[in-house]
Amino acid sequence: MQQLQWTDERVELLKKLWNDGLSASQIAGELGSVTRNAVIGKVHRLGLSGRAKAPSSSTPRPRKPPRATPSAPPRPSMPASRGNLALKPHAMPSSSPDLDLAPLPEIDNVVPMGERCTIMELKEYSCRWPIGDPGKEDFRYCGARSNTGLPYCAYHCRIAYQPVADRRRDRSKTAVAR
DNA sequence: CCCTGATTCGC
DNA sequence: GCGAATCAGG
Repeated sequence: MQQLQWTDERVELLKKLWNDGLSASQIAGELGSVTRNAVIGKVHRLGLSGRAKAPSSSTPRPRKPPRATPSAPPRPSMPASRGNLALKPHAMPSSSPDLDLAPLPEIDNVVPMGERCTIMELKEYSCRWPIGDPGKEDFRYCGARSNTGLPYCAYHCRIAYQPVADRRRDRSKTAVAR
């Protein structure tokens, strides 16, 4: 396993995303395995910062007060949230609050792990069904192959285009099953 | 609180 | 050079 370096590819992607106006944390999420601090640090080192800087906020920071002693740091050794961007239950796009729809079968919420991808990894044929919260670092798209020309894979097409009435009917069917 | 980028500095 | 910790804002 390599030390994770700023390879040319990653730097280029960083530049592109930064110039596209994505936030540092967003970029970090796309790159993976880096924090937004790392992204920001790299951005500055590359000298492509200063993307809209409030002149009033040009704070002449008063130097460093003696930072916490690193001698006996009660560090948990890991910054916690990061690294394992796997298994998250499928977060459905929220429908109208007053809509009382049948919950989708649980197995249907499972997206093949290997298929998920970031926005940068989307191909023309990739399913664009969102997984997780946009804006969060672990946000992904389904990414499964869709040969139908539709923006979703076969399964998510079923969800996306299933008439509301059908889902209502499904609900009553299961709820009143007695 | 959440988030943003900016800065400093130990490594 | 890298990035965590920290800061200053929105």
